[in-house]
Amino acid sequence: MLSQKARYALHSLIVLARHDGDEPMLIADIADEANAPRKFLEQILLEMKKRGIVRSQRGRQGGYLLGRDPKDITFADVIRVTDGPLALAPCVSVTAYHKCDDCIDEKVCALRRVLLQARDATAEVLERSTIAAAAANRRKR
Amino acid sequence: MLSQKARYALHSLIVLARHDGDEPMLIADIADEANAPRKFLEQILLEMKKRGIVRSQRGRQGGYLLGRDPKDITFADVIRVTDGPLALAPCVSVTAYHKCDDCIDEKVCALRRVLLQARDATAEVLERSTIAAAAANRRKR
DNA sequence: TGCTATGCCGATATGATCTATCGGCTTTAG
DNA sequence: CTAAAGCCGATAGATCATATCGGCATAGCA
Repeated sequence: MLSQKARYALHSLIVLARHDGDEPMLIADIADEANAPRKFLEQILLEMKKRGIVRSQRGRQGGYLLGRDPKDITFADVIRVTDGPLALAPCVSVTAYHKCDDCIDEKVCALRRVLLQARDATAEVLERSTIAAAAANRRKR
Repeated sequence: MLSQKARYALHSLIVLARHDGDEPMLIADIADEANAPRKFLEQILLEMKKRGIVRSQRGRQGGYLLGRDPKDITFADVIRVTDGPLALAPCVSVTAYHKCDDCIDEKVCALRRVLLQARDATAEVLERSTIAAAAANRRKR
């Protein structure tokens, strides 16, 4: 499961992507539209800023903007920031590899092959899904 | 990420699958081979027993056995018992669907389509991977 | 120049979840 | 009837998730 944080992050980015114009958007307004608590979202946006996914303007008339073209922001990018690796075990993570605590010998691990396949399958989907595409996908009535 | 519990569960089942004979295997021996704490594993095995994945023999000469052919026990089965749904959000879970807490209108949710694809991709892998196959996959030197 | 809107940032709070461990009960083979 | 084994409820400590608070830093604008 994704954390609530990840869902807020993804929703916020979609809100930003749909927001017209070059003027930054207030945290409070993003929070409103993304249905997220303002202060919590503040933290989330800050983390995403550090990773270059969004950028900000400080001071009066400030706010947040996307850090790059929404076509170049993937679900995988966002989830890695908020929730960490996509992989089901540290030993099959591409971005944050380390040995599993209980692992005796990785070369003999009977789980590794399957977990690697699962990671690849998940990553394939999340890396080709962009914020731009999600933002474009609107209600059909 | 899988929980430690899930990894212990999977390892234990592989140990059981590799264990010859019809005699049950002691929790202590399984714990030993799966590199898991005995008492913790006891709880895990009990849960898996309730779901029919393993069965047990009580009293003297007792122990644990697989509940069915290891070809019919999938990684997905086990992970659902120990960690819950495979899906990245409750709203795209097949086995435990419910609305996301922050969701305003599911029909308009911009995340849902992607999360559903991710779930399906993960499930495809984990549902076709069996304990039998993992148990057969041994060291090549 | 200084007021005020705004983001930045560290501290704190609360509850849930994860990872166990303990001790006693129940069952059953011999 | 006793010893070996699983069953089961309680508890405990650590970590994580989900926030909230209060004050600092920055920058537009009068």
